[in-house]
Amino acid sequence: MQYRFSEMFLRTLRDNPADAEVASHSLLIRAGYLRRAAAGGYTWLPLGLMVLNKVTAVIREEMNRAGFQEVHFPALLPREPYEATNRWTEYGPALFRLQDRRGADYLLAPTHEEMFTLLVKDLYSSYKDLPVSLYQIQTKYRDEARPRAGLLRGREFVMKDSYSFDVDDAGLITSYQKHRAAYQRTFERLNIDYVIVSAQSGAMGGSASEEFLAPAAAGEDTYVVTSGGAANVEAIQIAPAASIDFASLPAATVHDTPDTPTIQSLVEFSNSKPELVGAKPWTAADTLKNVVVRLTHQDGSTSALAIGVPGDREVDMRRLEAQVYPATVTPFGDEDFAKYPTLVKGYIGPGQLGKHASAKIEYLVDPRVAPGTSWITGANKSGSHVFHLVADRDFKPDGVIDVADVRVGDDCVVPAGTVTQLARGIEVGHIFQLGKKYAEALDLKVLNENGEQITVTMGSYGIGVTRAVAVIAEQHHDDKGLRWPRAISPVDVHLVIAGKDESLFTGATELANTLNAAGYSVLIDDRVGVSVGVKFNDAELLGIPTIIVVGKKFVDGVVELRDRFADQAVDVALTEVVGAVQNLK
RNA sequence: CGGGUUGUAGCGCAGCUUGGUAGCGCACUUGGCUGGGGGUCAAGGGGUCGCGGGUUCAAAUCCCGCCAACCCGACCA
Repeated sequence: MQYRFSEMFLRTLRDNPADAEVASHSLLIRAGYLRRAAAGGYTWLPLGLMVLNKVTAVIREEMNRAGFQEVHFPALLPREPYEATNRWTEYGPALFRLQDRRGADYLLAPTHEEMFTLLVKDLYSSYKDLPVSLYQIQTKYRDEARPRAGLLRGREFVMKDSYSFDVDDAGLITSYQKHRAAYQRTFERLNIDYVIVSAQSGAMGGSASEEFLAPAAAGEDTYVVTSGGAANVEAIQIAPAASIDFASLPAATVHDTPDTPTIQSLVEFSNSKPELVGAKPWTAADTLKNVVVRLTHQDGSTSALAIGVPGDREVDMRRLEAQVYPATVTPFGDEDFAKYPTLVKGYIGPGQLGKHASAKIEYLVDPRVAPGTSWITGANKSGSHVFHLVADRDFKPDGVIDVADVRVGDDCVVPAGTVTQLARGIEVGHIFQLGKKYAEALDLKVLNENGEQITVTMGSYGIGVTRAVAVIAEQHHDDKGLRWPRAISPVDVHLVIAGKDESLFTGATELANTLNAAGYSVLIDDRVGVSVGVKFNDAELLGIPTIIVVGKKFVDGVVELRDRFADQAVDVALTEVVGAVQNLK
């Protein structure tokens, strides 16, 4: 295939669009791959669509190779199946809902678990039919509160979603591993750098789940790496501190600590009073900070939750949200404090917390607040703190909650080991062992070899296809522009005609014919009256990895071959060009 | 969800304070020169000034509402 720059529906921009912050967004717009059409919705221009199609083709090949079969559902679906699984309600405002002319409710599907489940129920009824895995490549809709970063978080996006159906847990694990392996192959072929991390299953329900995260500063997920593995920060478990025998610990005493509403002011004050300093100076980690939040439950009711964390830590709201899901978290405001007059803002202490206390506020503490640990904490009186307050001796929390911020050096149970790294990543794939949630809700059963009805167990597996395009752009670009891995570049070779002599144009066309015959597609920059500087800059911006310049040495039968990844240019005889292109990796 | 900033030609921006002919650079059209790193001269085309309402003889400009984009925040006791 040959494309002529002068005829392509393509316009590159010299300046970065003002509303694009992340590199992939800005470059895809600037290089003429995408145009914004709506909040969180993008139009694919010819070059962009070529890339999207290549990515889709790789994914389809790997799914088919793994033995999964492709189907295709409507994106516009009736309410009933989603009502049966309660997701019509559970999905909340992120679900696009609409009505037909008769007033019947419809939705634009955010994922298709229900439809796949019903499809298998429709056609299969025997254990002999299983296992089976089906997939589709489909446009999905989610009414994101804040679409951002171009393709990275849109309201309309393309997703590959697969579903496995098995008769038992062993089968589910096998299907899950097959998908895991297929995803690894897929992302390797797409040249996406990724890590597999343990994850929370979130809104999909189910148990075991892992995410494929592409490390990138623009990523919205934070994950931790330990010697024993990696996990999303929402899914990690901090190792509990060891219990301490408190028989010999000093008794708790209350002291006036005027003007110490913050942890730092409290620590400074404590260390400035000789009678308060112990064997060694106090640090923020010796204080116990009690944060109160309001939980809003699914039925609309609310409750207060107090969380005790070491004073050098913050409550990580994302970890907290994940822990209390599906309830949502709101910070305690003045009106909340008004409802709990026993709480003194800035000096909240364990004495007034817990279900046994008068205010009946549930009180959960960080795993580091183990029995026998001793703390400085609020005395529920303005300007007053308790010293040497010992957990399990002087106060009894209602339980443990692991929602403090995570740091390098922390010890974890999941993933096992000490945290060596905290990093950000973009979620490009997610695999779940769903279990029987959907099969039960929609009554998907088959007969086993004993003639008994058994409920099918399912897995659900997604790849963000349009997001993958952004990730590739994000991970491979340089300061000059995009750089597409050869497997998914819109075309194989970008031929720049550097000069105005007629012979260069005919020569370039002949060279393109030769490359086509060898199986390479070519974009020829045949624009007249455009300076070579502009052509070179556009070629670099467009990011086709192989650039061939037909210019002043052409009369000697020589062209220049440039490799965007190696950032090198070499002179090659015309007769050697195909071989030289074949040698590029 | 809260706060801030922004919205004027395809892109990047000025004009708004003090109401009165809508401007600049790039891109685009025509012609010339130039021709290996966003070159140059000349002449042009292109705008419901985000949307809706209000004030006024008159609104890009003042007022109200809405929408959108970007950034920050959501506990730090």
